[in-house]
Amino acid sequence: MGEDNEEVKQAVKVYKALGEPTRIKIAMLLAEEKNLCCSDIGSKLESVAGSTLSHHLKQLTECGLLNLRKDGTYIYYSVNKEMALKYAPYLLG
Amino acid sequence: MGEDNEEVKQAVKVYKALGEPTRIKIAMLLAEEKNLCCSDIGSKLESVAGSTLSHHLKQLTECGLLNLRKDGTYIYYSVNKEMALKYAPYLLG
DNA sequence: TTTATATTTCTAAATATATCGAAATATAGA
DNA sequence: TCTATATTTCGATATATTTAGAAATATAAA
Repeated sequence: MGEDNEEVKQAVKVYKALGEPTRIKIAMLLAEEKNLCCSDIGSKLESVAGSTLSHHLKQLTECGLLNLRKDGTYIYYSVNKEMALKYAPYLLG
Repeated sequence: MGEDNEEVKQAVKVYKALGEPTRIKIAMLLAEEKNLCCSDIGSKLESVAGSTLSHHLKQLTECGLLNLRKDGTYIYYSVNKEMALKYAPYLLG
């Protein structure tokens, strides 16, 4: 094979994001209950620092798996269904 | 959330396996052409040491994404369709 | 404006992963 | 048996990732 094309890079980003216990749990939480904010998610996981959570949410968002909606100080996250269907329907149950 | 159950662990293993450029390329090669052996795969990738390739194939096999069939000195790999459909239909195109 | 809460950025440390070369193991065939 | 080829294991190193605390930024509300 040759150079990594964008297709492959995108898929790697998505799967790398899901290949970590905290992040897949976040994705699964959001697949069953949309529109949770960072701190809602934090309270549903066992002890994760806010900065760590922020970092994880960033990865899940940057690869396209999560959508976000800002509302005041809060940011509400939900799963991007199209992306989940394409790459990881497992998330949708 | 609480402890990681087996379900989650399995999914993390699969996605961790796919979240690396060389490994996803191996999986994609095998999705389009089944029954390639380790050295066949090596010749289709740009310069990867045999020991590295072996390590990658092990991860893809241990998470269940690849099936293998031994034949003499060779080991032929192919994608486990059921697993791909469940976790990463993207692989099947 | 001050205070409180939500989230991010920065920095550093601990842990995990990818990679290779060399040696080891396995099997086929001369 | 000896040789060649395929694959794995081991040991070491370089790179990447996860994590948290502290400081910074953003917004809402008193």
